[in-house]
Amino acid sequence: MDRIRAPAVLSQRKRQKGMHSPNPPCSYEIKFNKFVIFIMQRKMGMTRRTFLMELARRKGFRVESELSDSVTHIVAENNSYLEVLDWLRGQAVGDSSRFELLDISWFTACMEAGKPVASEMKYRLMEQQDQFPTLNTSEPEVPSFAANKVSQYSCQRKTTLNNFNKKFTDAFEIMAENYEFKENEIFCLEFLRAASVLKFLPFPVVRMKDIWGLPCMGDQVRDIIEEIIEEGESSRVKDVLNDERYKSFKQFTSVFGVGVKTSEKWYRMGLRTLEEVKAEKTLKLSKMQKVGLLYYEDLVSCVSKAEADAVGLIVKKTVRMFLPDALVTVTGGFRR
DNA sequence: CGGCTTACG
DNA sequence: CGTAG
DNA sequence: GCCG
Repeated sequence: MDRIRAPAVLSQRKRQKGMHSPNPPCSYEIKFNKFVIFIMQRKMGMTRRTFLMELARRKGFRVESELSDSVTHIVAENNSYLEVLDWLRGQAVGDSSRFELLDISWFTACMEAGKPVASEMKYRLMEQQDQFPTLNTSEPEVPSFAANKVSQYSCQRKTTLNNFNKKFTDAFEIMAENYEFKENEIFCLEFLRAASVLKFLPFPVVRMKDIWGLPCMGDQVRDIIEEIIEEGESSRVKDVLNDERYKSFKQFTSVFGVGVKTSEKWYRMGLRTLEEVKAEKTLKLSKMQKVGLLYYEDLVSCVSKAEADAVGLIVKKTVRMFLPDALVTVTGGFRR
């Protein structure tokens, strides 16, 4: 039920040209000669790097694919200042001071503007960013997982097999659901995003520090995390679970064909439970809602692996009748 | 300051 | 308006 | 409410 959708990061259409030829820099007019960009592939990947280089060249920037002497600006993504320096040393670069070391945000700002933007302080990678804000060295420092590794885009995050933060994500999803019932899509989205981020962490959050630098960790979210860390549960979430409106909407929307609007209507009529709905013979139910009620138990229960396998087998046998050599694979969550 | 998915029945 | 995924 |  992952409703998070992230903006497309890569090119919408496949660029055939970029795929096959390495695109010599001369294939586009160079409009900005003042500096030469080099994009670090580390933690970025070749596909994205290629795409970004192509984008910049198309916009008239001079981009080098090798770290040559002509390079003036180095752009890195998800790399700290020290990591970039480290990498540069590995490239046999003695003096790194001849480069501007910039974060990808500078690059994207330039792409957006269609021209170079001043390499302001906020884009520059600096030593200070690597120092821990606390001077206390008594407890062992867990390297912050946060900012450097967690993409803000859900589609760029591989989720771990186990959710180490179920405690928190369950709470967020209840908050999100309640906002959905209240037709507040914005807060709903916020909590779904927060849940999605925590599901990605390969460790459980035990201290507020653990979420430092993570995207989508707003005030409301942090308050709930804090309370769960300290009390084991969230009073706000408890309130929602006890809320009559929430409980009714939860029941109503569990019927296939019933959404927030219909639930709202029924709730306004004074209906509170599914039993009351079924007993109310004056209700005009849609075709979908009728089957939803008729097969309610079947539809609310999860599909077991055995059932999924059984269906898969039937499909395979059927396909084999026509295409004996066809490869049939069940996909998605039904594989689990 | 605007976007936050979208197509289909 | 609800579903899909 | 967060993000660009």
